[in-house]
Amino acid sequence: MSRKISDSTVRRLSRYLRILESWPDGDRDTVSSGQLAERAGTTAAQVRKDLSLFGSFGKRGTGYGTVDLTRHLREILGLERTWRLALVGAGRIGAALFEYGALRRRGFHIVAVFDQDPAKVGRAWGPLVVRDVGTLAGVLPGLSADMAVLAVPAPVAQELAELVVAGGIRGILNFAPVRLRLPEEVSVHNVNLVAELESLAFDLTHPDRLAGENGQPVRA
Amino acid sequence: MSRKISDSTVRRLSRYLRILESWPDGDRDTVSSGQLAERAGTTAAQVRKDLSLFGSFGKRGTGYGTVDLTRHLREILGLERTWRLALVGAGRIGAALFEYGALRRRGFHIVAVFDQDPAKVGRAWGPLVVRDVGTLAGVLPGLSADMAVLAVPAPVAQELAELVVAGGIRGILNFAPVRLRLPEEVSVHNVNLVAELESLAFDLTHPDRLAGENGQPVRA
DNA sequence: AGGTGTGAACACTTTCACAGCA
DNA sequence: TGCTGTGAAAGTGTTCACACCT
Repeated sequence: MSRKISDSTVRRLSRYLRILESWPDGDRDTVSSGQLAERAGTTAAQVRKDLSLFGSFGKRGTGYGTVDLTRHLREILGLERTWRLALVGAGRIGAALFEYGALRRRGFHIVAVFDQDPAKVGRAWGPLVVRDVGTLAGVLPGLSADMAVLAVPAPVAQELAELVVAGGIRGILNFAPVRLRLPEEVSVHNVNLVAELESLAFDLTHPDRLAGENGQPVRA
Repeated sequence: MSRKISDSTVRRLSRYLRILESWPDGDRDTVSSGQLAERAGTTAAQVRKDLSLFGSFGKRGTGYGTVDLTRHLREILGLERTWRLALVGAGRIGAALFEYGALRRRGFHIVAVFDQDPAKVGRAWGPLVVRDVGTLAGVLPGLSADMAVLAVPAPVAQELAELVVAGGIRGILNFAPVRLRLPEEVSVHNVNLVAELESLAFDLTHPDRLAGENGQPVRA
């Protein structure tokens, strides 16, 4: 029972969890795969397959217990704990993330902010003080940070990513439009706004060539 | 010659273009699929397949002319024109996007900003003035906007998306963590930061279950 | 030789369909 | 009856391998 899990499955699990946590009509006792699928924009079979990769959580004829399934999903995704994030880059994107309450609410705590700009270093960000990126590798181990958010210009992204990894980080959310070359034990997820807009431009330019159905991206 | 094109292909085309436009070592006359692949983190065969879906741009024994290929890619992606964006939501994320110079540089022009908050409406954003979302459907047609960026709280995203579509928009970049239900001729791409962090949490929780490579084989 | 373009093989993902249990 | 769990089938995307051109 240790099959490889695809990225799209993980994304859907995250979506199922969000649906359960913000279920519109009151407190349901149980949900069926069909009901979840309808809200998630997928099929009942897909929901069952996804869940069955991690165990048998449902009752035949009834569905899944909502409380039970919610707990299982949180456990599967690794959300039964909090995650400590180091934010690298105190620019606009960094600021937007820092003030995005949903992160903290969902267990992702920003525990340090770093920047290259001497004008920003030393400034207070909420309860934190912006540190110099030069101190990254030295300071990181003491923070017990689990992940880093890289919100820096493309030309310095690779270099800073390496520092972050040297500091012990194994998970990176990268906003710079470059492919980071890192040891394979480091997990990197990319968010590339220009690429998203370019995909949109493609779609609008070739309305006939749209492959998938509407509602689901991909990826980042 | 009008096969459906997968999302991953489009994303790679965008990546090839970025690589060509910021080629590190001087001006190459030609590139081979292998050289592009190496930088894009894919295989030579994949590069050739992707490109061959749109024509035969290469010369056997030589490779692809860089200038030529760059132009073709821009044309394929629909970037030989500028795209007019309506920004809906003048919060932190909206602000970050508004000041993200790369967008304009790549031909995506924000031509209007809307918000729900009366305190924000009327304020100047660069050369623009923040408008009330109530005026969306009325004002949009006159803007000849092509796409909308939805950077609003989840509870109002669906409603505003519908207004935007009513205003004639056919492409939406959605930052709200909800699946928008819209007519299928509308193309929606989602950016969900919490979902990305949750995927990262999954990866770190199950280091054994990482399926595909997300970055690239070891190096650096 | 060097490198493209592409059918065929392969791998992965989603959907189908149904046995089995509450 | 209703709905799960899951092998098998169908569908998609990626890699291989080689004919072909320069």
